Amino acid sequence: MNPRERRAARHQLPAPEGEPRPKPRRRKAPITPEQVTDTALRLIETEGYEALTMRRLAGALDTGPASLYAHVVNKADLDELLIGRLCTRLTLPEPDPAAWREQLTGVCAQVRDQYLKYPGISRAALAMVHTDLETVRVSEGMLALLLAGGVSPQAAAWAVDALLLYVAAYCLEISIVKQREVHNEADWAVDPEELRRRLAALPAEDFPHTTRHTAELTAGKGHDRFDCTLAAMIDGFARR
Amino acid sequence: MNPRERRAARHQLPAPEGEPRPKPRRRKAPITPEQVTDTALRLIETEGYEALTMRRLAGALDTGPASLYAHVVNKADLDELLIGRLCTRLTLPEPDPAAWREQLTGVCAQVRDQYLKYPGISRAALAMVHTDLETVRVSEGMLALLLAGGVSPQAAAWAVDALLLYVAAYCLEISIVKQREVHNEADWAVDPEELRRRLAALPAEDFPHTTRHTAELTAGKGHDRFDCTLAAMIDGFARR
DNA sequence: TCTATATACGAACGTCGTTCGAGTCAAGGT
DNA sequence: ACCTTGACTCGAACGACGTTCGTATATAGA
Repeated sequence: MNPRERRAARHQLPAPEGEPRPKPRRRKAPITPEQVTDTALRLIETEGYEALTMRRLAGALDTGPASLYAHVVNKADLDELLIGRLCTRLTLPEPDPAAWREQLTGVCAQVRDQYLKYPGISRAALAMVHTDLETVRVSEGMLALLLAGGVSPQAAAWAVDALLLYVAAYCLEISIVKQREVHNEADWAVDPEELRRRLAALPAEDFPHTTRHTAELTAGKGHDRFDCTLAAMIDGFARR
Repeated sequence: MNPRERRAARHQLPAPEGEPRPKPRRRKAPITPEQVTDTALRLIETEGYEALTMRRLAGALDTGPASLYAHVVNKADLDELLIGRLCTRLTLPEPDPAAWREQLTGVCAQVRDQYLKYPGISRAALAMVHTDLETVRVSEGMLALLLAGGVSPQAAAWAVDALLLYVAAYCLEISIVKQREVHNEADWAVDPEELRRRLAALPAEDFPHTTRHTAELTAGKGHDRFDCTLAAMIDGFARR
């Protein structure tokens, strides 16, 4: 099957589930699309998304870059496959109207952890078309939770979009900072302590609030900032 | 002055404002950093951020790519300059405790319009270090509005971060979709009508909520979705 | 056994960000 | 009037990138 057709199938049909695949057959060591996505994820996990190159990926599979194009339309297509794979791993709870908020934040935390496990991959998520079957499965699950919580359909629909956007952006930012620490390109990297120092060094007459609340601006261990923002967003959407 | 020094100055000192610059002097047609950023913005405005290439930018300035590196450290540095430039154009209102919400959404709308005017540039914004003087000026202004609204300092600090993240992600998504329409790479582009059709075509037993609320999921003319999300976020942060 | 088809892959194309090094100018001290 | 100094210009090149072409190969069905 053509990779173009494969991609179309992911976006159109809900997996016809026909007869089992006719077994791969190749010259020496067959390459399956699963192998491609798996090694791509392993590459991202250890070296970051910006290290995911058609050439490096091909090298990890002991072949040349041209071989990948038998299994993947594009690099964009590969990105879609990877995000779809990540979505597969999310467990979407059966909506419980008494605990829908916790369930929803739990799903978002799962997404966050997947994104952070593969640093920088959320950039691909932001660039994706939202009709991939695996991703609409996630949207469906989040939508169900919001509706179970009594949120109006319009607010719920927009809330799903906003939450996913925020999670992706949050993870992308974190990954970029972490990546800079690795490369440590001189004055580009900024650890929180250095950040606090810089903000505190600003002239108080021009930046009164920033200098006064330096502590709050740089506060938050772990995912405090994430948790607070998510709670605020869900609260905000719940009351409209 | 070295471009590295220039960048450091943007992040450290609040513009010492010494004697006026000693006037440029060059062989034929001097290139100023302002010219670089201006033509870069013009390029993005007409062809999109992905068309911003050191080579194309140099070509627009009638020179070779090497010449740019006398004014700019990096492409990342160029990105910072561009975002800084955009921040300059934002007008930050004097906080009015009676209208702080409208003022805050107004600032966010300004950011949004600047991002959308230069399609794809928000990608650079997401990757930036947040100590550039122009960007902390914006944060300071937004922080002032939230504090004037009685929001607690901690919530206000995180709200600024969340709002800027969301605006950037929202604009990036829109720009990507628009860019796909231009390239119109076959089945990659998806207009809202096609999106609705695809969602409606999903099997109702697997995606009950998605198929039932297709209208809400694809609704929203103009920036309805943006406005609603911003209002929800501000509401959510205001009550904690 | 023969043919069609899907896959494998070396080689190449064009583009990208960035660096090197030789060259060119103008200002300031002497 | 000369020379040093420092900033700027820019042709050429490097290595890496995504992608395509053409050909080789191995299996599935005839």
